[in-house]
Amino acid sequence: MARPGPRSDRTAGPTTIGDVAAAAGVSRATVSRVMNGRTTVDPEIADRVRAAAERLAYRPSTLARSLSIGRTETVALVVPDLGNPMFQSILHGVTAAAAADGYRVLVADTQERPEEEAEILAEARRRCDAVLVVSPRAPDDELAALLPALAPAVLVNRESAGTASVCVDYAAGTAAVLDHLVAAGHTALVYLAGPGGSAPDTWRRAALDAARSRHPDLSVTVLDAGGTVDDGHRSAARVLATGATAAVCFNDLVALGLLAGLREAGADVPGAVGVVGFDDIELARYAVPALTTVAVPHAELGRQAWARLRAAVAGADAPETLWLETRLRERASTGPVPAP
Amino acid sequence: MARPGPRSDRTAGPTTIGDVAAAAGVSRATVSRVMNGRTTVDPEIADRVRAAAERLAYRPSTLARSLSIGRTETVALVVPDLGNPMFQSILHGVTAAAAADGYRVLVADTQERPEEEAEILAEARRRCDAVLVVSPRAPDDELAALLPALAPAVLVNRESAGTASVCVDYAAGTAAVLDHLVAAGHTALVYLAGPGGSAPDTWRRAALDAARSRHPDLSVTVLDAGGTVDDGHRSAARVLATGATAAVCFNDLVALGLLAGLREAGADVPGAVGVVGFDDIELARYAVPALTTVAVPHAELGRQAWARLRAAVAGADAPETLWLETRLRERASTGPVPAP
DNA sequence: TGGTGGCTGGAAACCGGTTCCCGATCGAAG
DNA sequence: CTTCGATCGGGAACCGGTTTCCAGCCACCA
Repeated sequence: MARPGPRSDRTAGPTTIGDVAAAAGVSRATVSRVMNGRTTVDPEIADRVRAAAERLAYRPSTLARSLSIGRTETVALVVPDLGNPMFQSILHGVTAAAAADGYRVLVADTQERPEEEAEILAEARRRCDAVLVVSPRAPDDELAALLPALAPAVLVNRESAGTASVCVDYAAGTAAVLDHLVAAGHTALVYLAGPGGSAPDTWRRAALDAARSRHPDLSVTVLDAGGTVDDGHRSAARVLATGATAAVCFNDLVALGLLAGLREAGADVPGAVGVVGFDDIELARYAVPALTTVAVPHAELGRQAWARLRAAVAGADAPETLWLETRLRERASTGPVPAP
Repeated sequence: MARPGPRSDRTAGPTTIGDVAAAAGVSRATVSRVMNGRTTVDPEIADRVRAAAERLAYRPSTLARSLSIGRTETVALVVPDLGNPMFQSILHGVTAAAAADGYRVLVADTQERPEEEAEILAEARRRCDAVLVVSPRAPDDELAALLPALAPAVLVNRESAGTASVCVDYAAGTAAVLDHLVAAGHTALVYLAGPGGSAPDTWRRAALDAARSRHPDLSVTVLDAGGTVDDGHRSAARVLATGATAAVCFNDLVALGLLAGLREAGADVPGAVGVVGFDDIELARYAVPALTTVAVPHAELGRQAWARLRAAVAGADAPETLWLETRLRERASTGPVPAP
């Protein structure tokens, strides 16, 4: 009798391929062929197998199938913090795109604990066909050392030789913001910097430097803030103390927190201080005043990340980094610099 | 030689237990015992095995291990829409709680397509040890028919005989909101109803009816809105047309949309109309005016859902439904009814 | 010195699928 | 009527682990 035969005596678990084979009077191999739509099976037998499968409510074990064919049809997404709307929208996008191709997404967050990041990534990768790594804190060299073991992998907002990347062109976005503010007459700005060492923050800082050389009379004070609403809220006093006429924030969460802090401090936005964010999360347009921000194409990011994951799983070489363009959304939180 | 022996000729995949066994000169069984910390192995041999495993960078295949022991140490979370912050925070909570016990979370959304819900649930369940089902649209009887095949499963904001549930006591929250508004002098209210047929919406409506009998002079107009920011935004004119002095919204997204719509229409909040939401998403307190809402203990919900999942996986019977208490957060979007 | 009992570790079955290989069967061609 | 080739489907190996069962070894005791 075939090995995982009909479990007559055993405690009844879910029906296996052996049960179906026995019920249809064929071998397990034939059941497998029928279930996978191989055409080399006599239609009459195929019908019998399908009937038996139906009657026994047979569902092939995903696990056994994955082990056998060497694919799980699952990808992992590892993010630093699932509480951040930016990462949530990446999750949303990639989940939708992957689902369209029959793939599932396993999600893990590193809870901002860089020391466990390597282990979490490796573990997540082992359960899946590929892993999507979103902007981890790990230093470049550590990441580079880690990636070969994770392949196939795709990076978001990060680059490393030999691994595909999808990045948002925050530098261009930052340049657009600064040019916009300068054109409106602002010369004294504040940049509320994000978590230290993250690539997107580094790109923004580089764009700041470039802008300073483009506009010699532009002064930008960099304040370390962080990436949360509270970080922005807490920074209001420091922003006002600089005397800047506009604040560029690491992301929309920080910007929304800053708006709240400025309102509590009695500072008019944009009358006294303009505020700009990054990401264009859904609520940016409902803030008061509506937040000027740099829109990131979230859905497109998810789609493209999935496309690269799919290609990587199929064994394709890492293509060039895709740089997604941002768009400045001018809303009510910025305006011309007030007359002195 | 042991079966999955050292793959000398084959294309080199990741190292298997057979490779380690061969390198250490022991059987696969012994490697397995060492890797799982069985103490019945001679320390000298154990060291040799560990050294070989280390040298070959051996990582046991999660897949094979799961198939063998019959556990995946993964749970599925199925939600109607990953774009909704409420579901995102449940994901966040349950992911954190599960990770603390070494479990991973697979996420799927049904994209609000009820007809595929059954298949998505079944498929997600098959890959995992259990499934957390968040408030699906499926009618009660369909859900009840589905659940036995999904067990172990846990429901959120939904009940069904024989399955554990974690529910938010929206009825009590609604009652608290209505009593609060009545005490402030409001007698003409609007309820912006959520997606039809969802259990939480039904509970809120039941609480409305109860409040109407408690307060005979209270009138509540029910308007079908939906569950998104846009739905709230679009409803502003209809809310004003009713002449109500306060609007109770299905959730915070609708409330925030309504706030924006009312502002555009020139209606003062709370001067002309009060607005109340549900869920207390992070940005509710940063809205202008800050949103009065019914706070749901998101983190607690995630923790408790995980606790029940864990118990269900361990084979425990479904405990009684846990009803999580809400708390009314009075902020600036509601106030006393204006003098006529 | 032989019997008994406790440990240790290897062989093999098992989890539930997929797929290679090959024998049997059948139709068609010579 | 035989032979050849194509087709169908069963047996068995395989994916990479875990676990049961048992043989072999050693110590201890009569």
